[in-house]
Amino acid sequence: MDYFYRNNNIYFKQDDFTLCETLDCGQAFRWQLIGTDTYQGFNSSNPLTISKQNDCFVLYNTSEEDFLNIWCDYFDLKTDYKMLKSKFSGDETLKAACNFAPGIRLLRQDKWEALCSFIISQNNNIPRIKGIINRLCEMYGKKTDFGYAFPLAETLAGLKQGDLAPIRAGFRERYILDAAKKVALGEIDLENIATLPCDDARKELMKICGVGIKVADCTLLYGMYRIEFFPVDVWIKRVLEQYYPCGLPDCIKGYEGIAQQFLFHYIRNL
DNA sequence: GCCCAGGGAATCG
DNA sequence: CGATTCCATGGG
Repeated sequence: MDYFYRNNNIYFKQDDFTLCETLDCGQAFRWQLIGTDTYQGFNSSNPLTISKQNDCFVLYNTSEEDFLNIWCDYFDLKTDYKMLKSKFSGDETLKAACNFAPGIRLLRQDKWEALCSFIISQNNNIPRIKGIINRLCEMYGKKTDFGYAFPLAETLAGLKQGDLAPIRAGFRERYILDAAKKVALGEIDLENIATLPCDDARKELMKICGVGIKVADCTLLYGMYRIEFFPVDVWIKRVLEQYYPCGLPDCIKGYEGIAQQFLFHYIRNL
C-alpha cells in the first residue's frame, strides 16, 4: 500500500475507489457528505473525515498506525477490485453494473452496527433508515468532536420497551432491544459467528427476534466480510427475475456478496 | 392521498 | 410445509 503521512494527514492513491459510490451505495448508512467529495463518518467508534483531492485520497487527522490498522481494512484496500470486476465481466449484466459504478468497494463494517442497522432496514427505505440510525446514535451513542458513535449493545440492552420511541423505529424497536440484549449477554457471540460455516452462522443470528435470512445475510456480508453471502431484498429480487431467471453466473463464485453490491446499486439507479 | 421500502412474525390453510 | 396478513413510519 503506497501512502505518505504529512501534517497529521494520510495521503494515498487508489484505483477502483470512489467515495460517493462506496459510501452512498446502500451498504452503510452513516457517512455524510460535508463538502466537495468529502465525507465524515465512523468505523465502529473511530471517527474519520476523508476526501479526494485531485488524484489523492486524504484521511484527515489520522496516524499511520490508524491508517494501517483500521482504515486500510475498513475500505478493503488490499483487495484487487480490478481483478474482481474483470471476473464479473464474464456476465453482461454484471459488466454493465461494474461499469455503472466502478468505484464501489465492499466496506468491512462493525459486526454489531451492521446487525443493528440491517434490523432497522427491514421493510424500510434508505433515507428513513438513515434518519432512524442517526437519531439512535444521537440519543445513545458516545459524543465525539465529529458527531456520535454508534451505540454499544450494552447501552441499548439496558433500555425498556418504549425508550426508543423518539427514534421512530416502529415495530423494529423490540427487535433492536432483543438483539442488544442477546449480544450484550453473550448469548449471541458475533465474533464466533463470523467464523462459523454458512448455515450455522445464519441459524445462530436468526435466534434474534426480527432477524430472518435477509438480515442475517446482510450482517454476515457487511459486518463480517463473508462475501459468499448474497442477500436478496426486493431490489435484488427484481434483478434475479429480470436478468437471472436460470440462476446466478459462475463468474461470481466465491465473491457473490461483492457482485450483489454492484447489482444492487445498478438496479436502484437505472 | 397513495404506494412502497435492503423483511419477519404470527396466523391460517 | 407454503401462502397471507399485519406490523409503524414517512420518503417520494
